[in-house]
Amino acid sequence: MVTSQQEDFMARDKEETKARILAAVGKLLAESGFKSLGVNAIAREAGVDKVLIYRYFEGLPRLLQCFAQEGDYWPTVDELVGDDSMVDAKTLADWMAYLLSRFSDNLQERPMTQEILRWELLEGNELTRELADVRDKFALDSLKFLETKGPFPPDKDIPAISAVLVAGVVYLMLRTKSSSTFMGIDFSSPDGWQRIEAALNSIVQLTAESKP
Amino acid sequence: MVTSQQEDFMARDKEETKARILAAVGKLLAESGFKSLGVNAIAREAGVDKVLIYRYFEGLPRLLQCFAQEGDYWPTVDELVGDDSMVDAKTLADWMAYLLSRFSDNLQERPMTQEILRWELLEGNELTRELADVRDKFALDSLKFLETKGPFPPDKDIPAISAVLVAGVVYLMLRTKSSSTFMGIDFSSPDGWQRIEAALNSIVQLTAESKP
DNA sequence: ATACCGTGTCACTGAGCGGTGACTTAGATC
DNA sequence: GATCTAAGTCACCGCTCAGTGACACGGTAT
Repeated sequence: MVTSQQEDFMARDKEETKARILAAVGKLLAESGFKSLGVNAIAREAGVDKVLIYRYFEGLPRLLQCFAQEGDYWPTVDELVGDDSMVDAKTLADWMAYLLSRFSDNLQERPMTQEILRWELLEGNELTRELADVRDKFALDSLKFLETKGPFPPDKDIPAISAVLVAGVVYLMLRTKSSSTFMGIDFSSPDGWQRIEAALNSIVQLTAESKP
Repeated sequence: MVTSQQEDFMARDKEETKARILAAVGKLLAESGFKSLGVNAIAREAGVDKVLIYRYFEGLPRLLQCFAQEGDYWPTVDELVGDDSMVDAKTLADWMAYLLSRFSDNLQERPMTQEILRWELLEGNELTRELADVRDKFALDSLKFLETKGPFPPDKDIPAISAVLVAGVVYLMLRTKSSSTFMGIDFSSPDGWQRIEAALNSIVQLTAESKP
């Protein structure tokens, strides 16, 4: 039994219900994509009456906003790099290649993040705008991190180059779910991805190196 | 008055109706995206009863298939290059940069194609699979075209490099509709795109050149 | 016990969707 | 002119959706 504090949770647990609803959003997002992410589906998945979504979150938009503030849909730079000292990378180019590779692996294992990225491509809403900030913060962190590993050569626009390469990785990643080839490269076999990774490596090495 | 051939169009013009339906598909696709592309919406846009869609095309899937076979949603290499002899490009890298730039411009002016690319990212269906072939054919043509302009250096995987860069361009292009920044670069101003184009140029020049 | 209020349940509306059957109209053929 | 058929119209079904109002339950305070 709950002691009667002035303002707190009852036995029919409001906070737990809210948590279940938020969890249902994440699960549906990862499994079925954002297309089927409606009030009915969420309530069904959470085993909860949909009216509670309106009561506790006053509708889908605010619910998604809440979800955006809670979930971890994006890695931090530290998480991506892991143990700094274990990485055998000397130059700026080495670090760029390493980060790209880790980013690719990380994204592959985040179906929810993939789904959010797809979502962003189609519409701007509360959730996507919220997350755009987080993502750009991550991007700036990454660039700052890179700059500690080797100063950016002044004759190269490292941020723009990074943007193109990251964009490429993201797009290829998002494609592979529904389509297995792109420009004649087969992404259903690990071979295709190895070619991409090798291409990224050579691009970075040749492009980010300060001119000899 | 229509002469009475053995089998042909009546005054209440079946062929014209079919054409109007197909046109409506294109218009809706370009303007409102594929989300709102339903039987009702198409019929409404075409000013036609939806039952005719079922009669003439036996449903949405076949209608889309028909549409895929008619529309020009993708440029040919010739269209992209324009007049061969007017281009001031000498090396393979020059040509790659030129093609990428033209491709980017061309895609920018094809909202329908952009929409189809978004579509492909979300689901595989009759239309998208149909178009995947066309696109890969275009990609192979482009690579073949490039190879006539300069042999691929054996130590570089030109197709894979091209795939990454094209993927990057496509992704950035698709993003700009709903979100204006990516990795700290602002795509609402022409400045952002200029940085990207410059980055592509330097990447291509440094990467595709045969090693000196 | 009773009244109260937070929590959860149920039933419903109105709208839009894909899809279908029955009807009307226009034109060609006889 | 009567008839037949293709082209187009209309009304409807069953479903899912977002959103809402009315009600049932269960602790708490009085």
